[in-house]
Amino acid sequence: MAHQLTIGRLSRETGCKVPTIRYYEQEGLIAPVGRTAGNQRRYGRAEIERLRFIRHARDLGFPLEAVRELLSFQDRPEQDCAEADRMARQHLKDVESRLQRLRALKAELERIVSACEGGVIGDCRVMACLADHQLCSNDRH
Amino acid sequence: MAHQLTIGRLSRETGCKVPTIRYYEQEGLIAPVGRTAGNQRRYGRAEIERLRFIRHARDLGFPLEAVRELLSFQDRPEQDCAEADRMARQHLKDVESRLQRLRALKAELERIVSACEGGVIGDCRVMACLADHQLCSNDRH
DNA sequence: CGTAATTGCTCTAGTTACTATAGCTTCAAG
DNA sequence: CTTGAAGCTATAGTAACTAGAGCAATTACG
Repeated sequence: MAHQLTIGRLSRETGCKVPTIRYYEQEGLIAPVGRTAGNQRRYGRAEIERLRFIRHARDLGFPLEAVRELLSFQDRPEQDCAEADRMARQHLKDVESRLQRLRALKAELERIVSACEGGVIGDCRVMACLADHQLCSNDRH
Repeated sequence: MAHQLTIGRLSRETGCKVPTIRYYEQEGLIAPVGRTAGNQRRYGRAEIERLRFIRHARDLGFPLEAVRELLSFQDRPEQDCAEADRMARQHLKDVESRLQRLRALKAELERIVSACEGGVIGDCRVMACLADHQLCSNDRH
């Protein structure tokens, strides 16, 4: 009895929306499963695990292509894990650089926002900063 | 002599790629400009300013819709700047929450990566963590 | 002035990772 | 047996561009 869950049930178990599950099937991240006589998909435990893996990796920000690769590692457990580890490290680097950029952005937005003293658009420091990068990065005082 | 720059020149002045400029025109962020007899666009100083404004706002992470709105403020300089200020503040909040999420993500990736001790996929902590969220968030020690 | 290289034009399609809609069929409950 | 929920396929839409095809205009050089 390998297949007992409907797609809706699988969706609730994994937190993946129904159309997303079908999308993953279409993209080859999960294999097509058995169907009922009426053409409805039926899933088993294995699919729950696989979808949870996908979802967790996606939550961590791995792009689908990377998830696909990680899944292919999972299918060959005797293989060396160096590549999986390398991918995680690379992804960590990406996240770190996004973090840096986001911190800089936050700082600039804070400068812009703190410059506003009310009034009309023509005199607004927020609008002036948006118009000219120099104005807010060279903010003296 | 309002129009003297080709689209390529404008691109170099502003850092916006040529197709992006045309895209912005299509989206109504910049008005259609005059053309030569041979149907080529010619730009003036005003367009440089406008594109720089757009680019800076985009660099700061404002979505195009927000940029569109900010531009409409710019076109009415006698208006109160409260709304522009509110948008910048809202955006700052968004950035802050993205930062938080990204920091949590980084922490989890660091845990995952530090767990790898080499070996094969079947025993790999990285893969195990990806498969099961519990494994890495309850990481004791 | 002729020609070749560069730049420009429009239009269409592709990117990422889904989400939404339409129109239909199947399933489970009462 | 009927009704309402859930499932099916296929298509299109989202954000913000980017890439490519195929052609026209412009500019630089000899």
